[in-house]
Amino acid sequence: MALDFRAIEDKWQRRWYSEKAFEPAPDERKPKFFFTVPYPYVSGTLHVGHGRTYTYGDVIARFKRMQGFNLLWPMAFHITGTPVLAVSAKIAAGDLEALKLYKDYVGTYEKDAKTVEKIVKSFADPKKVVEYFSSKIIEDFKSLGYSLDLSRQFTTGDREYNKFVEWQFHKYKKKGYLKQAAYPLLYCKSCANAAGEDDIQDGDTNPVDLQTFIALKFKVEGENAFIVSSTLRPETVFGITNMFVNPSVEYVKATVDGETWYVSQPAAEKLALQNHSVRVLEKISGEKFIGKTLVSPLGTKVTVLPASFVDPENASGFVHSVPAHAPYDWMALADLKKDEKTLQKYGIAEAVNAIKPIPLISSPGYGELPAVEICERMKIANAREKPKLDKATAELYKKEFYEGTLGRNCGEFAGRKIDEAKDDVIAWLKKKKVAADFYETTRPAKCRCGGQVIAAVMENQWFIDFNAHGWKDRANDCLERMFIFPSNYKKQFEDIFAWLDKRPCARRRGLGTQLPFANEWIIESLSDSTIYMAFYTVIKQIRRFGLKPEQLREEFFDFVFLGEGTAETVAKTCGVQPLVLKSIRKEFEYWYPNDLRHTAVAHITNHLSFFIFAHTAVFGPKHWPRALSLNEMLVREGAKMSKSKGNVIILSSIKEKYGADLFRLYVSAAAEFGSVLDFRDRDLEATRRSFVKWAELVLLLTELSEKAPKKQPDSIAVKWMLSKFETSVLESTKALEEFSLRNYVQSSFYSLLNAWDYFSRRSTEDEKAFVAKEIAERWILLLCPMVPHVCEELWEQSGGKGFASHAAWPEVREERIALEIEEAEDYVAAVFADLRKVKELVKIKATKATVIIGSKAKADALSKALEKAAKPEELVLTDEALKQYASRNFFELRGRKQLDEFGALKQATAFLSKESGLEVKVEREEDSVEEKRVRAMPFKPSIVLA
RNA sequence: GCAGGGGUUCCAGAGCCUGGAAAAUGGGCGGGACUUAAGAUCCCGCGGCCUAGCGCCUUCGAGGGUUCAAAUCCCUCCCCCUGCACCA
Repeated sequence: MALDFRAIEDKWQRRWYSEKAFEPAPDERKPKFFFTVPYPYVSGTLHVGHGRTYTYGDVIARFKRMQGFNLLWPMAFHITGTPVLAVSAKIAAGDLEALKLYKDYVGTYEKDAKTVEKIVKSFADPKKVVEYFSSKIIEDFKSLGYSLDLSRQFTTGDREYNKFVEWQFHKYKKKGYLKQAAYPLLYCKSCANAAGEDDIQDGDTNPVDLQTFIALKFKVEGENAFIVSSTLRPETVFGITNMFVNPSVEYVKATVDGETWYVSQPAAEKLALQNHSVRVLEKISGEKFIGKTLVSPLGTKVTVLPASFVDPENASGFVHSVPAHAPYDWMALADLKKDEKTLQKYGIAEAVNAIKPIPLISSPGYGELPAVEICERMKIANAREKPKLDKATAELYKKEFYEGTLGRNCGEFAGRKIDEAKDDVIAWLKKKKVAADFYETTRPAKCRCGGQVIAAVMENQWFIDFNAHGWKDRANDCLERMFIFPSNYKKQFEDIFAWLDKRPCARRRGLGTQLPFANEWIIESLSDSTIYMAFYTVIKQIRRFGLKPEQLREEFFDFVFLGEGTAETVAKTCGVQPLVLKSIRKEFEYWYPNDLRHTAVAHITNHLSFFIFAHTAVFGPKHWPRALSLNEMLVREGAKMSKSKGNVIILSSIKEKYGADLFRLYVSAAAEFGSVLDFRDRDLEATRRSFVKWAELVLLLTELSEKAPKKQPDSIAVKWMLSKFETSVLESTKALEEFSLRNYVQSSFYSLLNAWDYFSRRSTEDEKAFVAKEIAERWILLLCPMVPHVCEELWEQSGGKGFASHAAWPEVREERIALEIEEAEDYVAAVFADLRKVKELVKIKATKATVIIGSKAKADALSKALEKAAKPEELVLTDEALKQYASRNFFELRGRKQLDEFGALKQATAFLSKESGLEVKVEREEDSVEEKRVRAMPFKPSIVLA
């Protein structure tokens, strides 16, 4: 009978979800297991990469359920942040790219073009985006057979959820985990808002970063004003020889925080956005500064000179000059010296000629004047050779930063390495009030709206401070107790924890929960999703009892989650029945903590770390998470999936394209958790063949079972097959307990299939029928977590009661595991391989084979000798041939017990004859008259063909 | 740059923690069986050399070390992948 896999999947999905097969209630009689996978973000459809993660989760969940745990695996939706809003904004604005993308997405679910059009149009309302995609994602999850509890759904935009997150942030505030401080960020001038990578043109392919310049103040002689230069190398302040200005650029005179500064015009605007109070007084041409004398931060006198490389858009618009170590500065001076006209025009010839580069850093491989050397080496002709100069600058900077030492003229910093001294130099300059931070972008950037992106400073930014007193210790304590798989990621967590410092946790835009004590801030979307697993345990009852958001006050959650207060007092404060409160508290206490959370490796640095920290902040150790399992990403035919490549497989197409069970089997088998999975259609098709073969075999086994003899046939083959099967049950259970799905597939699927192939050649019809009856049902259950649909069907057809998904996980029948039988059969197989090999080698056409087994005397002598010797050289044996054989195979033989070789081969004679096409005779060396009998060794019989 | 992971056969990928016949398993390829044929399925083979024999040699990114013994432990070097903060 053929199996219609698609119909089977439909049938069982219908039954599971209509019969609410996976919606558990607390049950004190059973051990609970609370399992979670992070909820998906609903700004679009999910793809096969998400499918990998959720599928692994489902296999684990189904296994635990069959093991007898009361298993809860709920699901909800994440809508917080900017993406959903951005989608709506683009659709509303008629953005063609967005329209096309979303028509594609919707088109995978809806056939009718008009319906698609209508739905996509409705996305101008963010709520519709969320409604549509969350319902479709549920369909996708169902189409893959995930055993989810769908009765606890919510979104992070729900009012009840907001109250929950508010409660969490009140806790943070009280514990002193929230801080406020100024914070530099990328900012779009025309949006007047922060700009993330997604908001910036080419932000994904050519990322923009912030960098911190040090602005240095140079007093203008004869004025109460400063020319402000800026640098990324403040340690070179000891080598300043002059100032550069771009003569063809307009500068401004402005009051900055009460002082008078000269900077470029763009610089003045940036300073204003970087938390300085700025008032522009007048515009001044750059030319006007040439020849002026300044007093440097170190008190030396320097002259302002013209240089065209100075860029008004970069930092403050003035550049001080360190010709000994800055290739640009050196070349600009060199150009100037040659430029008689300019020297004359501004009357600066004397000043220019007086300039001598001041060396201050010595680094290996360079002499006194590294900038001069590198310009000569790279054959740089003048200051206009930007690419070469940029390269020279980068090279020299790197060298001096890591290997350079500050010279004697560097005051208190003399003799120190740059990478260690740099921060101290900055602090020293700031203390002298001659330096300030100036933030700049790493490249010129534009917002998608067309506005310029610059570096700005956000005042009073809210931070979560992971270094707040004692928090890190608690988090490390929690991590220490957690089981993490694959285990090598534990180390990574430790490193991340050490590195975590302050993280901005609120923003000025996007969907989400407002900070309860500062309503203009929205809690950032990763910070609002750290302890929500607890919310699953209470939302169902909150809804059932019709609690209003305003009733979910701090006291409510304090009682429910922390057991603070009494039901009676809290009931009064919140207007909720004491019995209801107690019931909700009870459910929380039943399910919590989260026993296992499974997700992708990519979340280690953010979500998963925050998840651990947040739990230790809010809950006691009893309710800290217990375990994490992680899987790597997925690529398609060796290439990363991306919309632009058009190689994305969306979740909703999997069932139709491959079938849910096949997909589940394939992703489980194709890679270990810790490796990147290469999703290849070819491999999938190959897996399909094995899968179909298995399903048909199980059907056959079910049929065979009916003809099974009552009594177990006395046969090594049967014992061998039963032993193999029990070994597989044992190994599969162990593999699943360790979340090692690949080993589970290997053991329960591939190696058992191979074993059956061998067994079916090796056995009689009666023997097959007997074994079939013994293993058919348990084999179905063994694979049920992985390919549940077909297993339900086979289970039903074999007369199983209820859902296979609810059946008990097969117990190992250890008494059937007979290693000596497996060893004997392996021996038979090895002899058979030799037999075949010899048959091929001989020139004559043989019809008969005599297998001669090594004598008892040899076997005894061998085991005695092996016992005494620690290495091959120490073997004491009189028989020279045996000695040679023993020393060659020393380590292998040492691990083997004596074996009834004769018995094993004797009962396999018929099999050996049939398979080899030879008439096989087995005899002992002692009884043999063959000349070659002496060649027979223990475990290695001599074979004579005739 | 910092942090983490990795380099095993034609391909994917186990083995490494805990040293003891390297290459499980899947794919692919070649040969055979079964078929009118194809497909599916089953069997055999796929580093090299030799053989009335069941053997020998080579090999785990490169080089060195420890050890009776190294893919595995230690050191140096080369190459690849991932993450790096307001982005979910």
